[in-house]
Amino acid sequence: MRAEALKGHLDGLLLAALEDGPQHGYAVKEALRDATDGKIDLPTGTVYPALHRLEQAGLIKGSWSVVGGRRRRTYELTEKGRRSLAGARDHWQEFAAVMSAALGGGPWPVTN
Amino acid sequence: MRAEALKGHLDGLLLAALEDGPQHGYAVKEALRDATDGKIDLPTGTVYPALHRLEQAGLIKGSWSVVGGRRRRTYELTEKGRRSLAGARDHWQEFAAVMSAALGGGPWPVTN
DNA sequence: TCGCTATAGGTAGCAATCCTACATATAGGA
DNA sequence: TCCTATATGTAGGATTGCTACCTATAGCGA
Repeated sequence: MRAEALKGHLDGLLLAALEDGPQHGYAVKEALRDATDGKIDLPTGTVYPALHRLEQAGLIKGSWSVVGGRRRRTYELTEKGRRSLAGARDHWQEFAAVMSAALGGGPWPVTN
Repeated sequence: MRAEALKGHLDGLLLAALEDGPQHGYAVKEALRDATDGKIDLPTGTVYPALHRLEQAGLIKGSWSVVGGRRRRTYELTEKGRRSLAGARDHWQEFAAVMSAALGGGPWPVTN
């Protein structure tokens, strides 16, 4: 998976990973990796700053805890985050449709 | 259309616009706009540097001409460019599938 | 003639984003 | 004791698309 491909689409993925309940950063990273057959395996230097950004923007809310002697920061979606996730899904649909139209080679070949 | 969404996907679009024959930069910009219902309306400050990048990379080849008193730089795909376009389509397919899987909300709702 | 728009090309510098590389710390197995 | 997995974090770099600006011609309307 080319690195630049993800640019601008990461926030939605992180929000989606938090949709089914609060998670800490490392778990989000693993959830995304497992959901995509390992194709999206984000480095921690991507995940943590991105989560900080989302928290800064008020889309998620974090809280510290200690589990098994390790400190954890658990994040959960805010109402704003839920709306943002819905928007991200809409935007993705539109973007994917437009890209497929402009890139050509059939609208939705889905050869995999 | 969110601006950052395009990042990393522009090159493929430009190559696709040149697939059916040589075009000059301004025509590429218009072709992309028309093919997407105006949803991808690139500023010239995006198109020209991107074409320069593609030429630098050997994916397209440009040549000057004068039409109607205006100088034009006409670009055409190289063999390398054709291969790159095919690769871009494959990558897009994979990326779209992975994104849809991770973003959730159904695999291909295509509500538009 | 003057001004505006469309066509056609271009650059400089900014902002955003993701990555690499590194640092810290605990738990547990070899 | 060392290594790996878990868990979080930062600094700095590279890439990329955009904003804002510049130059120039053709053609139309006032």
